[in-house]
Amino acid sequence: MAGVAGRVERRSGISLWRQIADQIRQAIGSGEFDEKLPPEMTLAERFGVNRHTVRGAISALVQEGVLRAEQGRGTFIERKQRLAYPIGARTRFSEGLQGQAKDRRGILLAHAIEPADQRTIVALGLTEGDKVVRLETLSEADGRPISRATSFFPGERFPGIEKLYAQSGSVTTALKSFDVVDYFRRSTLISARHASDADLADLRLSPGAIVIATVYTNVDPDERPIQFSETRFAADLVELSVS
Amino acid sequence: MAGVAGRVERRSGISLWRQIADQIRQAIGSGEFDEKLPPEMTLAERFGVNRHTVRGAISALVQEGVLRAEQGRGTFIERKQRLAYPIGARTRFSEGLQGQAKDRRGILLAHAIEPADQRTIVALGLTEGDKVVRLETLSEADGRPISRATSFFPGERFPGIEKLYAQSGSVTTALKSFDVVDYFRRSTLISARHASDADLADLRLSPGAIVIATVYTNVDPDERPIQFSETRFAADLVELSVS
DNA sequence: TATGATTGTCTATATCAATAGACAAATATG
DNA sequence: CATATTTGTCTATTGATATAGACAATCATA
Repeated sequence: MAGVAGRVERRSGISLWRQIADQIRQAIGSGEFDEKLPPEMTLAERFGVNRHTVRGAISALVQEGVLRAEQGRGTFIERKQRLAYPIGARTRFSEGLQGQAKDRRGILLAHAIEPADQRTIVALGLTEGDKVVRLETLSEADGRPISRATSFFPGERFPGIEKLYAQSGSVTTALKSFDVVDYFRRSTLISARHASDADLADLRLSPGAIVIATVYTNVDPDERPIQFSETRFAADLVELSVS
Repeated sequence: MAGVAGRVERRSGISLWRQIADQIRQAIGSGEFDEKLPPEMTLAERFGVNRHTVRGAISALVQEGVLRAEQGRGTFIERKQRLAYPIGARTRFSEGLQGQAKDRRGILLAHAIEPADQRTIVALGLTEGDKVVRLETLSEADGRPISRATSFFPGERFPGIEKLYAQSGSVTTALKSFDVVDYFRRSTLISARHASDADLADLRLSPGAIVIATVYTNVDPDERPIQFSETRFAADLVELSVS
């Protein structure tokens, strides 16, 4: 926004309140406001819409936990900044957010042993019919869900890895039980899209929210693939850092 | 989609036709359909909406150049895949998409000489009051805009860089005239958000589209910062590849 | 304690999005 | 050529978004 009145587009398929919510969220992220939002009437004039439309946007952001409204006082900013999540050859989830969040944990949502699909066969260097362990996991920082991952491990080499993950909440720790003391990230593909229904629910986002998806393969020191995975980050909360 | 009926959410602030358009676009990107979309009636049943709602989604994608509808025959896929854009220590825009696109060019949209803002001062190691050259550029592959960048160069060291860029369409080439024969990317921050109005227009996207933003600093072999930049990629067209 | 500023709630109306059905126009196929 | 399939266009109706105005409730402050 920054003086420049945030513009909104009509009959674009995105309701005005949602466009305004997105712009306010972004403005907060780039440090536009100190601790308090301007009054609803001021925002309404700035966007050229009715006060009630702005209220719609604000109530969505209150739902999201970004804002807190207090009658008579104003609307206050609850959460300002995004977390920076590092990506590189030695990316480990559990070490990623050190210093930025006090409490970090991984939660096992579901697991299955199943035949690998074509993409996983290629990524993990398996052969048709080989089984993989699939883990559906959620990662939280300070009690707030940050990311949602689907991971595949070669079933023959890592039987029962789901139990080890469930106990420790960490892939790195679980792999140690299989004598994998070190591993590397071979490559990462990054894309962005609207969150799926399931991800919306798990990450506690509102419809229309964006996720950053990373697809990657981890290999052991002998270059043998050990994990093929897609992680979806809530784009409002996280940015990736490549160095 | 893939058998799983693509689900849509009502009264979410995103119209159904837009949600469906996003899902179809994504399905195409992941190779769901060969060359032709299923008939409108089939899609309508799959999404649980009226045929006219599907038609709204299709007409948006026709507008975008993703689909082409032919009366009596069906709806055909015009453009299928996303481009993979590599990111790393030696990222150069002009070399990024080699082999994936025949024709690549950078276009100078605007330029200015102005005092550096706080963020740029820090990134480029300047002091308060120093001037920078700002370049607003657009990058096209095979005639289709794929990214939009805002770049800052130290004004004292690179006077007139805008002319050199305008001529060559390449930062790497422009820098050579200043005896910068090699440079490195210090770090990259990646985030995703809804495209701004201006980016929507420049990248020829429809409202609600997502951009992947990369913020980075390039340094010369002596570790002196030479460029601070934000590039916005159309998330429908591009994915980033970190290796 | 009176006043102004601000958020919260209600009612009414207008505009846009989505559904429903019917039929025309173009194409593919037996 | 006759028929089925598929996209294109029209009308009517319902439901969700957005606007408008009025006033209540809460808080800060002079």
